[in-house]
Amino acid sequence: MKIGELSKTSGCSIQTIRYYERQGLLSDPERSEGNFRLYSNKALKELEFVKHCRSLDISLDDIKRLIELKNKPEESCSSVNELIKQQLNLVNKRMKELKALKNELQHMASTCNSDNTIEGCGIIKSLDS
Amino acid sequence: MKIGELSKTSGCSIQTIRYYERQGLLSDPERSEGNFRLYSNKALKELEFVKHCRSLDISLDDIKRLIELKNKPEESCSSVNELIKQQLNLVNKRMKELKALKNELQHMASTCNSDNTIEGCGIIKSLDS
DNA sequence: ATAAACCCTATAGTAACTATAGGGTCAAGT
DNA sequence: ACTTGACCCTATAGTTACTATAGGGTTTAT
Repeated sequence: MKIGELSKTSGCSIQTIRYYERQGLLSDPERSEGNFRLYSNKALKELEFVKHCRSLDISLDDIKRLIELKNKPEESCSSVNELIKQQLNLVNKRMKELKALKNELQHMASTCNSDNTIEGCGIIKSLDS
Repeated sequence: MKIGELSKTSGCSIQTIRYYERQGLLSDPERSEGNFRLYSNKALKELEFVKHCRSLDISLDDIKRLIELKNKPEESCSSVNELIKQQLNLVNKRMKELKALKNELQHMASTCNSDNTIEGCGIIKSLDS
């Protein structure tokens, strides 16, 4: 299939597919006479792997590492585990930050009695302090 | 005070202060004979306002809007309220995404029995599906 | 007089894309 | 045969909020 079809099937934009290829996350596709990229089902699976990793917010660099690991099936999977754990730590850290942030925003929003002027606005006051 | 002192007092890097100035978030400071930026306490407060907004992950564009609103003390504060509510929505949305993400990562991590090879690794398997 | 510590502008780099310019390919219709 | 439209190509610039660098000037202390 050509890139347009791969794009529709996978849900990744054409630009993104080409970008992943340049970053070395997808193997170089065959080319047609007219230099169009031609993809197999295997290529679709590669792309879906990347997409799944991205949906977990794994960085492109880490995905590259995972792909390399995937290609060494006999090695220990402890490094894979390590990478996932780190990703989990990152997510936990972000969640904590977001919670704190949510609390302050909620509190701020509650101090705004909408029929007020900016001069007396509780939100601006708390941002100012 | 000069930019180095403002940087230490505020906790923003010198580069960031100059960046905020270029983006129009801080008023243009006085300059010394030798063209060094000179800041007053008012400037420090401006910077702290920006910093506080940033700690709530409000975008520079939205901070600019808040500053403009701040300078119209007699207007209604409903637009301020609106902006904060939108920010809260954004944060809530991100939290939901993060929770889903955390769940999948946790589940994946639990399928890895560390003494395995990559070939039999539950993590790689679930990323592949 | 000179060295260290500070400041200046302008520009490039970061992550993970998205968008654009300026072109080539291919199949269908006239 | 020719043109139209849908598709493809590469290379480059833009996005956000910074950070880092190059290549200089200023101030202060010795």
